[in-house]
Parts: sequence; C-alpha cells; structure tokens
Amino acid sequence: MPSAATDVDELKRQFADFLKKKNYRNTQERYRVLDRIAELDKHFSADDLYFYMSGKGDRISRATIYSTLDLLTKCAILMKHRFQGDSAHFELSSRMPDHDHLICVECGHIIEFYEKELEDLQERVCKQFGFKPVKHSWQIFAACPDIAACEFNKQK
Amino acid sequence: MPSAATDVDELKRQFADFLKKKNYRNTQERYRVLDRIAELDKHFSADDLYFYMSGKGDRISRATIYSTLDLLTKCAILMKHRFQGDSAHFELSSRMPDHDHLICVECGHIIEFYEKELEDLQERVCKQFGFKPVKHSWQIFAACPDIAACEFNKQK
DNA sequence: GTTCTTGCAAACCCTTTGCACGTCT
DNA sequence: AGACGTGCAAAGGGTTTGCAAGAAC
Repeated sequence: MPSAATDVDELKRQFADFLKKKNYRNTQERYRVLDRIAELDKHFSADDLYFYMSGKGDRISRATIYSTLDLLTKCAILMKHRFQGDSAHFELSSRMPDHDHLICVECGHIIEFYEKELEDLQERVCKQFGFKPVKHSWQIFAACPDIAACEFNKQK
Repeated sequence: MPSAATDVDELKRQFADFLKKKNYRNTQERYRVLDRIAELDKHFSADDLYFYMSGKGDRISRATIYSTLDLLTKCAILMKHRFQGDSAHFELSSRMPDHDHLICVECGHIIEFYEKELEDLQERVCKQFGFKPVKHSWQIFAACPDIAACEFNKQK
C-alpha cells in the first residue's frame, strides 16, 4: 500500500504559513494535534483523535480538536470524508495523494486505491461544465469475495 | 438533463416485493412516502420530505419518514448520499441511473452528470481486489467559471 | 388476537457555541 | 494590555428510540 512519506516538519511549516496568512495564532495545541494525527497515520474521527490524545496524556478538549481539524481541512493538510456512518472522518492529504476508497458492504472495511484515469475523467467532466476542479471523493461500495473468510468481518 | 421515466407503479411493485420478502407489512404510510418522493423528483433530506408531506396534508411523523427512507434505501429504490452538509440526502435511483455529482465549492449547487467510463474504471478496481461492485458515489468539488455571474450563488 | 407500525416526545450522538480563564503577540 | 484560543458544559441539529395507541395480518 503506497504511502507518501509524511514529513511532519513539512506539514508544520505548511500549517504555520497558513496560520500566519490568516492571522491565526501559533498555539501549542494546534501543533500538538497535527503531531498526533501524523502518529496515527490512518483515518480517524474527531472522537478517535480525542481519545487517542487523552490516552497519550494530552489535556485537550473536543472544542479544540474540532476547531483545529477545521483549520487543517481548510488549508488542505487534512482531507475530510463523509463515509456512510454518522461522523466525519479525516486523514492527511499527504498520506496518499488523491486516493479513493473501496468500502466493503459486508463489514465496512475500507481499502484505499489510486486510479490515475479518474483524474482525466474529472478533468473532462469539469471542462464540460466550465468548472475548475478542486478535489473529489470517489467511494465504491462492493462485496468482498468471501464473507465467511473476511478477516475484517471476523473482528467485529 | 436526462431523467429516466420514473414509473411509480413499478417502484411500488418493487417495494411490495421487498416488503413481502422481508416480512414487513404493507402500510399506507410506506406507500404514501414513496408517492410523495416520486412527486418531488429531486434530491431531498428527511426533513425536506417531512415538511413537503406535512404541507400536502399528510399526517406523518419523522419516525415513519426515517424508517421508510431506510427501507427504501435498503431495497435500492432510493440512493442515500452524504454531501458536505449535515444531513443525508436521498433520491430515486431510477431517476437517473448511476449518475454522479459535480458540486460547486462557491455556492454548493449540485450538477448531475453521467460518465460511462467510470463504470469501466469501477469494474477494473473491483476486479483488482476481487470485490463485486454494488454501487458508488463520485463527487467532484469544483469552482464555477464566474462566481459573480453564478445564478445559483445569487439566490442565497 | 397477536404482532408490527405509527406518532409523539424524549433520548442520543456528533458538532458547535457561550463564557470565563489562559495564552499568544 | 489586548485579542485570540482554550476548556468546560450546555445547546444545537439530525437521527434514533421507548412506549402507548392503532393498523395489518
């Protein structure tokens, strides 16, 4: 599974630039959140992150988590997804640029993949309507080959 | 804008089959909901439908709306989408089979489109992982060519 | 008559907000 | 010092649930 080397320092620089440009302040909490997200290195919900950070001894509130996730999404360091469930999920954009998701309809397990041709398709569709592409979200819902043998299904 | 002729009677037959197979009961409310959805003939949220039906004089509760939307989604008569906002949006699958959505990042206006090649791509990706495709959701976020002239933006 | 479904309201979950206190500049 | 950010708890919006009354079987 490809994963672009996630350079935390580079992300912090990116975040600092954004904060400066928008006249937001450099707070410990904001950089701490980014650090922990890089540690996680996977999809997470706001609450996942809250419990992860609490478990690591960080004293942080949900309000700060949500606020920081919002900032990180605005500056494109994070990608925000709405999968089937209730809560939004986030992940580092740099982790795997422009990848999409194959979601198992049996167990909800998410496989990430990259399909170059989709970019051409996106370009073509946007051109057709005169729009300028920003980002996309492609989710394929599919059934795994053998439900009984599905290791992810077993975990539940 | 293409729109497959939505034959309400056909949908009701489909729904009846599903209810029978699953041993759910044929209630007036369930068919009334389907009728009203066909009348609407566009994307809607649970609350949109609730207010539409209330306005039409139907005495129906949100509980029934949600429950029926769930059933209609389970039997694939409805497609459930999670766009950016808070609430889930639904639409008849038959209205425009397998279409996708181009969402304006400026005003949130949604354009529907159909791109045949995506099906091939979906097929290829699923084959690669040994999965059997069920459905997909592709959302392109893009900026409209002229924000100032955007008729949808003006409406806000 | 029994079981399922409905309507209502309360509960629920995720997220946002108001406020007092703390931190950054 | 002043303005912004944080933590907490309460509020908010969408959705689900418990329960009594009603409809389907």
